[in-house]
Amino acid sequence: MTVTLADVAARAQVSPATVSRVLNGNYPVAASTRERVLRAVDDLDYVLNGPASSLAAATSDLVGILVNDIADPFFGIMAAAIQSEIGGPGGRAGGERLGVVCNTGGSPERELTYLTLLQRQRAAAVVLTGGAVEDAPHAAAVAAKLRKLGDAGTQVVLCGRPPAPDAPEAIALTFDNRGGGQQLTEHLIGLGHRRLGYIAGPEERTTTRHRLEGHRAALAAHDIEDDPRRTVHGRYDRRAGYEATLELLRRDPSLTAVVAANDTVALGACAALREAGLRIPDDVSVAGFDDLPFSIDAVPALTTVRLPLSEAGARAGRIAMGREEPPPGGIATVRGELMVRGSTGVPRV
Amino acid sequence: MTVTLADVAARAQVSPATVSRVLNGNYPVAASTRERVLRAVDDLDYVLNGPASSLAAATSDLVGILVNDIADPFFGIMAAAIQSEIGGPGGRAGGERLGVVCNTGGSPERELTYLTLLQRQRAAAVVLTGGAVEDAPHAAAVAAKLRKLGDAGTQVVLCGRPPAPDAPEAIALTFDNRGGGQQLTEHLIGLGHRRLGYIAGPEERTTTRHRLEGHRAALAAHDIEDDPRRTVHGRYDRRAGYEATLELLRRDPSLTAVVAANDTVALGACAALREAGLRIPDDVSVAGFDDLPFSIDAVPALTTVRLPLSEAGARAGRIAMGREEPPPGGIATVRGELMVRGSTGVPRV
DNA sequence: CTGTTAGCGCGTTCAG
DNA sequence: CTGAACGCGCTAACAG
Repeated sequence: MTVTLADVAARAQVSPATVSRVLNGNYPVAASTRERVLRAVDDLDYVLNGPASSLAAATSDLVGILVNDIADPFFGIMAAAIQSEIGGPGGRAGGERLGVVCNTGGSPERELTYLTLLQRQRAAAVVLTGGAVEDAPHAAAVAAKLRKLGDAGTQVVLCGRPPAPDAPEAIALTFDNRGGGQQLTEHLIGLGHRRLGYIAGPEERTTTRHRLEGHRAALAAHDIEDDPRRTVHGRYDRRAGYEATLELLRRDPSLTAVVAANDTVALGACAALREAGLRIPDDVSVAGFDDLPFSIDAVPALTTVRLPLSEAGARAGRIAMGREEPPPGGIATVRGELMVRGSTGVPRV
Repeated sequence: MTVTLADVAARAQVSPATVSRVLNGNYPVAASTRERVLRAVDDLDYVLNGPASSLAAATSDLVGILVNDIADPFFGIMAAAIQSEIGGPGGRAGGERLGVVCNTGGSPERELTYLTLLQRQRAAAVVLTGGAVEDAPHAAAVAAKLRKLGDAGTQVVLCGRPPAPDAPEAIALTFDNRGGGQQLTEHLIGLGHRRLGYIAGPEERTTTRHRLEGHRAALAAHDIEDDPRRTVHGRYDRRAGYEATLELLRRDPSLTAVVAANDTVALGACAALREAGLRIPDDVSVAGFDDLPFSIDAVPALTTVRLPLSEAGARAGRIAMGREEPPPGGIATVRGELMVRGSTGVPRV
């Protein structure tokens, strides 16, 4: 029923081995023979059997990309960049690699499941994006998996995620969330703000912690008390931003600025402030993080920290493919850039 | 080096076949035996070899999800919903399926490449999302691929894409883009608008064409001339919306409404109007399509057509997994819902 | 319920 | 540069 390598070989009047060689392009084959084989492939509409080929070669053309939330452009942009470097020639068997993105939904279990699935498939490489969950047992489980993947020859790259000390073979491209958070809050303090609310992401996430640490460092540097009542945790979505802002306002109506964990959350914060009859930035300044495409369209445009998501993703993809030298020590820090726009201004008097 | 099924069998003192049976859970196995096998699996830290298993079983646990733009939440939301129905038990081999999303970037070649790669992997199912490119040769090539996939036992589902007449085995969940577009423009006409600009998506895309057809149908129903100068094509991103709006304004400064191909484009349109000193909706009304999460945060909130992306995706996922009956005739139309919000109002006098 | 026996389709030695 | 032979690790009959 289904046409196999042998069928192609028969039609091209060569041995199966030769067909395999032209398909993989790893061995010298006479031009005329190659020609004949390729024609046979075309005539028969032959498609290589991936599993068989992976079994024999003990490696596959699959490259996994793990994201926390595929509906969030933050991950979408990185995933697109990574995948763009993975597709195209370079793999075995006709030269196309299959870059696939897996959505963990931020769930530790699903993260491990996907890692196992990818291990089962003997993936050529795996790229993990975004913040990690800090729960110790889970972190250890992930590190163990990464080590095993590495041992099995799978290249592991972390993109926008802190290095995993227990899995040293994983190359890490880390975002400087701490520095970015600090810059942002410094900017607000510089404008004169002293009562700043902070909407943090989910607890137990590295991204959340680092951004918050940056914020606190800035406060500390300017002798501003870090009132715990001015920090609220929530998910990385607009609704969390909306509700957290209402809560912050309830706790302290005299706030003059709200710093959000990311741009999406900031959007929710803006909505809440508007509904409360507060003007941005006249009454309350708002700042986000990431500089996603829609941030510039907010009204007023969002002050935020731009992260080079595309560039970092592309680099991670290239490293995963072995087409770029890993950074020295296997770790590189990618900095953000403060984008000052209309949503922040001097505090009301 | 790497531990195989045989190693597990030896340790559990059973035959390899038995190990396979407990792992796949397809055959009855005595509880005590199963216990012993599972312990051995655990002790040895055994992970099934996917390629080997797929080769022997002539099918894999891979399910492909094709999207046009993974950085666009429109696709992200659908992909997340599809993937959520795919993961989890149900497949062979320990019961986890690997749902993977592939980003075509809207490129016909990459679409075909991914389809071939998925065919090569003997994917269990493939879900294609979003509008199709209408170029005839390409459409034929895709249809041919889909037919071949179907013949090879791969379940093919179209989600948010029109049916492919040449590939009848593909189940289609289609969005009523035409009806939605018509509703939207009817709403504007009902408010009193007569000079409406339309920012269409890329040409040769089914989504673009259907939405535009709906718009035109509404105009025709109210005897409003369809001036071709009032329609501009562009990509599905904010920049295209921004530039197209400037162009529309240049061609006809007396426009009272702008209908955009989708919400992202509408956001760009809003930005352009604001910069031109025009108020929304007092001077110009704006409408989008899709009702993505950020649309409600636009200022003013965007009037748009809500598409049940999550629901449709989940359903597509279930159908792909054989867990839900396909619609009669293999085709179902999913309607949108008009969401009237602040960005549309009566035209200025 | 369990063991035995054959392949699944291809990559890769080794000769020639 | 090309062919022959072997085995990758697992599943699917077939017996028992």
